This record gives sequence, structure tokens and C-alpha cells, in this order.
Amino acid sequence: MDALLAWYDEERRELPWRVAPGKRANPYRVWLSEIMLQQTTVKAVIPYYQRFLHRWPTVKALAAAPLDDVLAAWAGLGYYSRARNLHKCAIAVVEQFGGKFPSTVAELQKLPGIGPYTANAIAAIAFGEAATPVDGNVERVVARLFSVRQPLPTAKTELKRLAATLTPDRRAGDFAQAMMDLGAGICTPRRPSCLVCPVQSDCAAAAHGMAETLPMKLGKAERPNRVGFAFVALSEDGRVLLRRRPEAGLLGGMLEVPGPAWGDELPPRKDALRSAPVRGDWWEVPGTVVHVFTHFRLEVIVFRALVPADASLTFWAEPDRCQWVARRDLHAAALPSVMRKIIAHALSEN
DNA sequence: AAATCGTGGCT
DNA sequence: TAGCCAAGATT
Repeated sequence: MDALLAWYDEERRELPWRVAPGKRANPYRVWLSEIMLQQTTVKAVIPYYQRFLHRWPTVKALAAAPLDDVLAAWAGLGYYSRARNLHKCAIAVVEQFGGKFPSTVAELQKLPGIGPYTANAIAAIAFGEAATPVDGNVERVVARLFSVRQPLPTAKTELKRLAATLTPDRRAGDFAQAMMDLGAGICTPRRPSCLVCPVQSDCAAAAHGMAETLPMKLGKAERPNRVGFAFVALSEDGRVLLRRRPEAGLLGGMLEVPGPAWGDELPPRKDALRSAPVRGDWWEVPGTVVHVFTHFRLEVIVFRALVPADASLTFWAEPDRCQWVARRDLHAAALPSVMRKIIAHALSEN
């Protein structure tokens, strides 16, 4: 596998959290990037990473920030429990380790939001430990190198074991990143570029011309549809009514446009309007907002009303969780993408 | 241990 | 277009 490190030295992608080959990166930056990169593309992460690092240059700074500031800065990146755990973890590192990240896989994995992959990634990349982070890229590369026919997710344990046999004692961090670069750019899910692969001569799948068929995967359950209503209340002084979601669960801790709970079937408009958060002249905005989550598809019907600045909220709006946010401040609010879509739809001139 | 948890880009 | 996919963790 020396060819892989040689390839990495030549072709390595420049990324904001990376340092020169052979060097150890700043643990805080590695951790921050790895949390953001969980199930998220490099392209989506880069601007968020830059903003976070600029605003909170150290773990201590992040630990001292209000949670809502962190959630607002994370808005749009998805999987919001990551943001809550990020904040929790920063506090734990400051309180338990004086602001210095621990260096072993075992200690790292005890921290909130750090699982097997991330613990190994930080240990290898930031501390030079001979650890083996196994993500989707590595699973794919290893399945092909060893021609593992067992399907995912069953094969995960075996793929981890095989991956660990490849990790060198020196430059484990570079090796891990090389495997991920290989998976991202050469050993891709579809149409892998075996002809220019630095480890083609070591690859069992390539030898049989079947790289693209591996790894095998079990079928996924289909996505159910859910439907709901959302009430965009605009106050006469230019504010929008928003509500804080519960800490746990979908979009936990984020802000939302008030409305009844989403369901499997659409209730009559008449019933929906009874659950409006404010008394008002509610108008149904033409069209719907469709948003696809990981495990269901949501279709939302949006109502809009212009209400007095001192309008009182109804009991079922859960007034304690509600707040009026000026339209000019929405960009900096802890609003997930689906809620931004709903607000944009309500404000579109139709 | 199977379900839950976002979003945007690509084919 | 509709599915697939991305540097997974938590319960």
C-alpha cells in the first residue's frame, strides 16, 4: 500500500482542515471538520467550517457560546443533533480535559457525537495514532481490494477488520485520508477509474473487472409520505412568528413555523384552521412545499396572515415556545432548510 | 439492532 | 424524475 501514500503525496486534495503531508493537524480543527463531514459532502461543509472556525477559533470559545448561536450557525447543514453534541463535546473537553482533546480512540469515543469512525479519524489525523477510521469510502475501497461479496450492512465488521490490516504504523493519518480521497475521486460508487488507480495491482475486484459491482447492498425500505400545515404569521411591524422545537427528535432544538403535527393523511382545511397560532384572516398560499427527509417525504400546505403587532397567541400555539423574529433577522436564525422553504413560499408573491 | 436523523447534488 | 449518495452517531 506504499503506492497509496505516494499517490496521496502527489494528488492530495487541498482542504481547509488539512495540513501538509506528514504533519499533525490541530485536534480542534480535525474534530470540527469530522463532525461536519458525517454523512455530509465536502462541498457543503467547507463554508460552514470556515464560518465556525472564524467565529469560534478554539474549543474554549465554542464551549462558551450559547447553544442557540451554534444551532443558528449550523442551520442548513442538517442532522442537528450533531450541532447539539458539538456544543456538549466542546464543554466536556474544556471541563474534563482543560481544553485539550484526548488522544486515544477509547477516550475520544466517550465524548458526545464522537463514534467509532470519528474517534479513529481524530486519533490518526491529529495524534498520529495507528488508528483506522472506516467510513463509506473505506468500506467501498476495502470491499473491492479484498473482493468481499457479503452485502452491507452485514459486512461492516469484516470490512473494518480488513481495513485495519492495511493501516501502517507511520503516517496513519495520511493513510486514512488517502483512502478517503481514493474513494471520493477514483474508487467511486459508480464507474470507478480503475485504469488510473494507484492500487489497481493490489485490487482483487479490479482483477475480475467487477469493481463497480462491489460492495453489494441490501435493499432499503421505501419512504412514506407525510403531510402537514404551516402557519406563517406576519406582524404589521415586519416580524414572523416562530416556535422552538423540542430538544429531542427531528430538527431538535431548531425553530419552526407553527402548525399542527404532521400526519399520514391531510385533515380538512377547516380543522387545520382551527389550530392556527393567531387569530387572523388566513389565506392559503397556492401550491405546496415538498421536502424530502432521510426516512419520509413531507408535503406542506402553507397559510399566511397579516396580524397586528400585539396579536395574542392561541393556547395550542404553545406561546412559551414562540417568538417573533424580524424578517431581516431570519437569515441568522436557527431555521432548518425545510422551514426556510416554507417561509419563502409564504412570502412569494402569488 | 433496526430506526431515526437533513440536505443538496448528481444521474 | 426519482432514487442514490455523502468523512455516521445515537437509542
